[in-house]
Amino acid sequence: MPATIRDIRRMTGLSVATISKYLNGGNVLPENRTKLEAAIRELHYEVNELARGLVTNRTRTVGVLVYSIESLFNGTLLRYLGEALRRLGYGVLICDSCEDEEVEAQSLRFLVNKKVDGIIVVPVSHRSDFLQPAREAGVPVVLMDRSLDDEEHDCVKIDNRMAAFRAMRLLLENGHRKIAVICSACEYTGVERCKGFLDAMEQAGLPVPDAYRRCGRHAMEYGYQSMKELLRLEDVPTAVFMTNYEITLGAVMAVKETTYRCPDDISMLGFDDLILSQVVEPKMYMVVQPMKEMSERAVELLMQRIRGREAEEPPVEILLSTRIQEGNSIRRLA
Amino acid sequence: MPATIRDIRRMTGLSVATISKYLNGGNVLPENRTKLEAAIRELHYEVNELARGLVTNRTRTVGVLVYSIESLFNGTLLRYLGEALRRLGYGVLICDSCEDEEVEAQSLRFLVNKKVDGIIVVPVSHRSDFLQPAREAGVPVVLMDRSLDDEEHDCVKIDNRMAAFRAMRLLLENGHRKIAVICSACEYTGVERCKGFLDAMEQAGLPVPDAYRRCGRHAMEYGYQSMKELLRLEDVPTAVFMTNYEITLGAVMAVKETTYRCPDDISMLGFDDLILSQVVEPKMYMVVQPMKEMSERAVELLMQRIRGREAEEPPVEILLSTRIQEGNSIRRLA
DNA sequence: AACAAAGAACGAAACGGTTCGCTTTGCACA
DNA sequence: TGTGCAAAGCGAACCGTTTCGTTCTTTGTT
Repeated sequence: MPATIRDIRRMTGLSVATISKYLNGGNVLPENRTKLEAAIRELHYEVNELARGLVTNRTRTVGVLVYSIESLFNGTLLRYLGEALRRLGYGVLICDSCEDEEVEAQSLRFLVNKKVDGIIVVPVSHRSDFLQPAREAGVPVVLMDRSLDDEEHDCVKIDNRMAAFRAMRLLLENGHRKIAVICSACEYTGVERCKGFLDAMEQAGLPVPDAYRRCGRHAMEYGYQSMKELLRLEDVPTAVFMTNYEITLGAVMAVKETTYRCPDDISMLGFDDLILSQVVEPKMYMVVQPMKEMSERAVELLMQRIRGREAEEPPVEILLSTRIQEGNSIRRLA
Repeated sequence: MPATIRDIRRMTGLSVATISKYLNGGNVLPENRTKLEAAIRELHYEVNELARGLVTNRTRTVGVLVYSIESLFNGTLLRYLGEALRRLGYGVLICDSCEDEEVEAQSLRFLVNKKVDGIIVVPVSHRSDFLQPAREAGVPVVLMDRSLDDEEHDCVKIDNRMAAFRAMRLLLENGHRKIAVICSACEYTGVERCKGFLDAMEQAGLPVPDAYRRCGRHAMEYGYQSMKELLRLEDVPTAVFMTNYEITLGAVMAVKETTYRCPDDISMLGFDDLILSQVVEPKMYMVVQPMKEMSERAVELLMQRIRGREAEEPPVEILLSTRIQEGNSIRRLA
């Protein structure tokens, strides 16, 4: 049974109110301060956050809910978010949606029940219904990376469509015409990036055969399979654009197992520069998202909502720009 | 401002005590039950877990603290743990130690403050000091994957040394003599597995040149670099044993970039079968840990401690056995 | 019909803090 | 020496639950 404020009262003779004041940074007489410090040390006193939260309705804790804890992208995001939040003195409470809308809704309620001061979500659901409990409880929510159907939320992300469009220019400028895409069809970012790909191809007046358009799961296996199949086509593309990290990783491995060589036989442009490009030969051209900045901006935005900024103010959408990590994976065609 | 029990009292005319009883599964008259259900629905009432926790000192929440949220191994563990805990009706609170002992200690205190009922830790620290706050608060702790210096804790893991030793037999039985190891030197599992490697070599009466013993960081880059260097040696080993997932991944990529072919020129035996082996050619021989079982046993053990089993009972160490995932990455030597 | 026993409902006291409004203290100044 | 004022301290109410001991109601028994 841990010590309480009342134990400290017994030891110091001060009133509960004064002790509480001290604990929250208020002024007390130097003499009392030393008494308090001694008592706290001696009793190993620590504030009971449950009790404090009960009356203040604040916990100095924010929840982060990601669609899958197994995704490396989220892992990296979580690290940056954690660092930023800890720096501000906030505790972090991570929850995993397990790629399941049901679990996501449940986890969100869990976080709201824990009385977190705010929530950052990388959603699995496309609809915003599951956020309802947070809205009702007045807990601010900031989305990251993925939007929801209704745009009525604070959100920090990149302009996926434009990023893909711009990246494609790199392939086009290098003379590529037969370009395939491997993307994930089941989530916001994949769909947007695929649109960007198609925009670029259309603007360049290039047709995209069905066989060049591989839209499937967001998974290493899918990238691997797709790349293998592309290389088995009668008319093999000269370049492939891959729209996320897992798919890129699978595709790279697939190529390495064939007699095709990158960039000589096949050019590659990937997405999300995580550990991969530091390691692989040839160095990959990559669209890289400013993950650290993304995290910091999300935290910043959330903090504004938490302290003060009225919930009525219209939602803010922050679009960050990507950059292209140079590499040797793209060949210049005649 | 969410509805409270008192709002329900106002609406139903029942006493607070009765309502609480109902909420906790107690018996009430059928007539009152329907009244309560209606009121709860209408008011969107949800129990305030803070208030409940304050008086019960239980939260039906367990904390999981991992050394790094970015590690795929931990990601997978977290998913299994989450599933098992949710199944039992427990909320899960994930924390990241960021590979930093300071942050680890702080996060542990955070979890204890949140009054979690128990904590599962994959530690970064080697000493058990940082667990002190949990011990004082009487919060049970179960370690996973890694032990601490003093063995006075419940722990679920594999017998790393033995697993490595057994795995090595596979290489030896296939006639390999010149075997190198790439392992992480800075953490429990890496060290143990390296010992197992050395045991096997010693028992077989084989020397291990320094150049064949690459003990460094637990990172993909390290595996990559090390494998490259091994293949550049004058006397290239015929087989390489890699003691964790990240290192294995890096090593595989390194080989694929050279003219060496696995298993013809170099045999490989890796550790931790995550997505890698489903994707890579040739299929890798892998030591696989029963990660799901590990998670479930850890949860089981924790539950025993949480409900009843006295803290005085001696710590339990559960050693799970590994198995070898067959592949084609090992060549039989004459 | 009287009474015991079981089952529900109840009021009030916790749990461990914060905070409001009031009292006391200490000190500068006239 | 008396006055006024700010700073520090204090008691008590409150946050939203659970739980304990008691009272009320119902049912079954003789």
